[in-house]
Amino acid sequence: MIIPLSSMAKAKHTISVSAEEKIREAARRVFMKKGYAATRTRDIAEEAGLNLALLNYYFRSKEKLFGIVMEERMKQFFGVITPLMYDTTTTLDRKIEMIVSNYVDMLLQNPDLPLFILNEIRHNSDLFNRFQAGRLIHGSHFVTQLKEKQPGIHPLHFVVSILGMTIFPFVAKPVLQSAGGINQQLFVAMMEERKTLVPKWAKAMIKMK
Amino acid sequence: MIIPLSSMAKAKHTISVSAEEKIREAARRVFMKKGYAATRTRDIAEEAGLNLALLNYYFRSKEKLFGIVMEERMKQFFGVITPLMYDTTTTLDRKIEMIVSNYVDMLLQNPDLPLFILNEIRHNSDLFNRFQAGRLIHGSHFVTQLKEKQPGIHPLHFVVSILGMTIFPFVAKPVLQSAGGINQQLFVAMMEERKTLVPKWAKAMIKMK
DNA sequence: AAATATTTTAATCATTTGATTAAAATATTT
DNA sequence: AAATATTTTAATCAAATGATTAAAATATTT
Repeated sequence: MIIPLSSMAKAKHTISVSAEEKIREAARRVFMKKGYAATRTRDIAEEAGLNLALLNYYFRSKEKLFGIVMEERMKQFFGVITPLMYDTTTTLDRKIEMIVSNYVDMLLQNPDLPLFILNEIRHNSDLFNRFQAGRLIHGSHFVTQLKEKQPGIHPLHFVVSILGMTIFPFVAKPVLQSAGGINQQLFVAMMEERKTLVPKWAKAMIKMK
Repeated sequence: MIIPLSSMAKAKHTISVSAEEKIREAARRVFMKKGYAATRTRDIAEEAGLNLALLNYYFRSKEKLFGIVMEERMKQFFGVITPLMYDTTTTLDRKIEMIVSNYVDMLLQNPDLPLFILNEIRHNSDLFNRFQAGRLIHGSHFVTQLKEKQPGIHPLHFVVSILGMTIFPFVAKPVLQSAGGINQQLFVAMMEERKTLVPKWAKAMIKMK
């Protein structure tokens, strides 16, 4: 009995998605919605419309499958900011605009992503350490640019503020909708507005005495 | 057999904490650290140094015990901002200073609180709806004050930005420490700095054309 | 002190859950 | 087409988990 563990060469010519892929996609949806601990492997099998044993046949264990999903999602979450952080051909102002705009666009499509990522990392910080992004912020060109404009303030203050203003609304979305009386349509409209508001504010902050 | 469910009158004169209270405190620590789904009732009993059956004797079920802990923690989390939101005797600028300062102080003592609250609410939004804070933001004096200064911008934009800049660093703490090279001591120092930075930035944002 | 009520414990239940197995079904190679 | 390899399934296992029970221990009242 050969165990594929998601790496066997597929000689399949089927048009439809492979069972392995169906499981990975189902796992992504269920893990993202419920988190690792609250997810049952049976939930994933059911979501994929396949037998439970296939999950272990292709991925060995719940934990290994989760690791694969988690790595994909971390790439998506940090992929928005990483290339821009190290870009040396773009002005600081333009970078800020792009970071905010790219994040809002991506998060409108994946509103559960930040809370999922940040919560799972908190419960297992190895997940993040195993990820490449060891020196994501520290030593980036973005940080250098910030330090030039405001040598007196730690550049991370600005990074945290920009990301906070951009990402936090999605983290707090359920509360905003209940306590703030914001429906889905208004939420989307406000996030679109923030694409121009947040960069404007951020630039002003960086120029401040 | 009488079932107390945390409401029996205590005729006890013992100096030490009651078993019921020990369990509630242990539950708070374990639930906050691991979240509802990952918490085993046995973890709580062990943390409290008491027999597992006592948990069900005093609180009927894991879910009921969690509900009690959750309500306490939501009061703490939203209690920082609620009174200030409705205060009509304080200037907008002063309110902003106090919101940020009070939150930073509280979160330095309870760094896991935001992620715990926001994540559990996401997985069971009834938890928040059952909570009183139905109209926490909408209709508050704080919102009125914001609307006066900037009629063109939805006041929630400012609320979200101020809370984002204040709370987000705690939500992203594990990532900041790994990717930003921030140790605990520097983190605390930076949060202290933000007590003056964030209000200064927020005021500038609100005054902007 | 005896009787009664309350608190705590050890043992046990019934389900749930991640994982395995052996066989059946399907595809691929010879 | 036969032989072989791969994929899928139903049945099952062992461990974990929330909860209960009956009895023991302790406190309170009479």
